Amino acid sequence: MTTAVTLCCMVIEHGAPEPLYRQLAAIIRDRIASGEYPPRTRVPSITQLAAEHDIAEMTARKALDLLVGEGLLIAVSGRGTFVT
Amino acid sequence: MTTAVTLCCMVIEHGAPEPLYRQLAAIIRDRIASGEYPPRTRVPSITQLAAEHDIAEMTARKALDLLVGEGLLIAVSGRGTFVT
DNA sequence: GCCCATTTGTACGTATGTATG
DNA sequence: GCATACATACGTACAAATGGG
Repeated sequence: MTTAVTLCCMVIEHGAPEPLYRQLAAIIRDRIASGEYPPRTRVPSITQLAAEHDIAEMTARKALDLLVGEGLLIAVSGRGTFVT
Repeated sequence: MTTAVTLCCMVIEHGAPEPLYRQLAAIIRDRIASGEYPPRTRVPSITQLAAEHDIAEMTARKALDLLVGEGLLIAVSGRGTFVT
């Protein structure tokens, strides 16, 4: 028996029990784990993340801050945010 | 020879190279280390910290978030923020 | 159970500064 | 100089949890 991993359609839901910034952090965490965002590459900018997921920039920033705090990302002022 | 420890007048300075929220976090960290805020006790609320140090509530909140992330504090919704 | 004050949590808005290319 | 991107800081509103009366 195979294990079906359903990662399709990772969409942020307003009004979900999980807060928006945690939902976004989880999505990015998954993309890092899956190799979609390999080490040393740049993740989308705060502006891009906010636009793509239809959330406020502050909320996108909070998601990245969380992952930076976890050590998964490193933010470099003026350049972007990178996978460790 | 004695070692003089100057912890007097820990005042937050606007315009200092160190950002306000880091200054406040450092002050709280020192008070925990010195025993002024012993384990399991409550630190001042965000509203109190903001008023006492003449900074915005968001800035005080960010300082606490930083220390929560470091594991020095635990925030309990509706009750307060406590020293671990 | 209910109301109220307090406190943290989440989310959005805005402005300015700093760093990079 | 300029565009992009992160950093800091203030402002605001509402939700949720807690505890006291």
